[in-house]
Amino acid sequence: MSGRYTISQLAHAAEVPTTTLRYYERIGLVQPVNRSAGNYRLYGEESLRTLQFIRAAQSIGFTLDDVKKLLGAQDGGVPSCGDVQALIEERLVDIGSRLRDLRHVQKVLKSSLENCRKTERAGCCYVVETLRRKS
Amino acid sequence: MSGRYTISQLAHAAEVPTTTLRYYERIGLVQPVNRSAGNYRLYGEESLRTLQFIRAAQSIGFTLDDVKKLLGAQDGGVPSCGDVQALIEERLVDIGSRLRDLRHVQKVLKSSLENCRKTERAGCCYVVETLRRKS
DNA sequence: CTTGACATTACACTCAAGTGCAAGGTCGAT
DNA sequence: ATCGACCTTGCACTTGAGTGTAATGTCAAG
Repeated sequence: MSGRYTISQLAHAAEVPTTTLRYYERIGLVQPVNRSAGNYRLYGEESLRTLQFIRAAQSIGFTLDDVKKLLGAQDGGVPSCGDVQALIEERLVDIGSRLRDLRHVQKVLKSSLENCRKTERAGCCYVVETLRRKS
Repeated sequence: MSGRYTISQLAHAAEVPTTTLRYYERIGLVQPVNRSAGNYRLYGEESLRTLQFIRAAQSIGFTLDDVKKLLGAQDGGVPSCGDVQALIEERLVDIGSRLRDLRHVQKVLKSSLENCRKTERAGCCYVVETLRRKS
C-alpha cells in the first residue's frame, strides 16, 4: 500500500521521464500514494500499472483526457461500457476524417511530384506555377 | 504597384481574417506594399495572389514554413525544382507514416469496440480490462 | 562534513497556426 | 464635432503533451 518507488525509480520502471510523472500528477492522472519525510513523492505498484495503462491507451489513439475518463479519474466513477463505446466511436470518427484528408493530400502530392519531375527545367517549377494558378 | 486594398478589403477578398494577415506579415509571409498617410497597411493584387497560393499549398499538406520556402521568402531566392521535390518527398514520408499509424489505431479501436459490444456487462468493460492487462 | 546525485517548487517555453484583448489612432459621414 | 467603423500596436492566450530552468532542499556514501 505504501510507497515502494521514488519518482526516479518509478520513472525507470515505467520508462517515462520524471518530468512526465510530475506532469501527470498536475493534470490529475497519477497521484503518488504519499510523501516521504523529506517530502519526496512515493509511488506504489498500482502507479506502475496505471502508467502502463496510459501507454496502452495512448498507443491506440486515446488522449490523456480520454484516459482520465477511462480511469474514472474524471468527475467520479468508473465508466460504463456505454461510455467507453461512445469514446471509441468518437475517436473512430476523428480517425476516419483524418484518414480521408491524408489520403487526398497524398494523392495530390504524388501527382505534383510526378509532374515536377517530368517537366523539370530551370527557373520554372511546375508545382510552384500550378499553386500560383490555383485560387 | 501601389496599394489597392486595405487590410479588411484584402481579408474579404481572400476570405481570411485580418488577424491572420497581420500574423502572416509578422512571420514574413505576406508584406503590405506600403502604408497610407494614417499608417494603414495597403496591399496590392499580388498579395491576393500570394494568399491564394498559401491556401492552395496548405490544402495539399505544406506547412507555412514550407510555403515560405516555396515563395522564396525564406533565405533568398526562388526554390529550384530539386528543392521543391525534396520538400514534397519530405511531406510524403510524413504522410506515409501518419497513415500507417492511423490505420493501425483504427483497426485496434474497431476490434475493441466489437469486443466491448459483444461482452458488455455491468461493472466490467472489456476495453478497460484489456488495457489494464497490457504492458 | 562535504560532495554528488537526486528531489522539491514555480514558472516559462516548445510546436503550429493562429485568436483575443486593450488602449489608442484614423476615416468618412452626418 | 462627433459617431461608428475601421485601423494601429503590443501582448497574452489557445491546444496537447510535455520539456527546460532556476533556486533550493534531501539523502547516502566517503
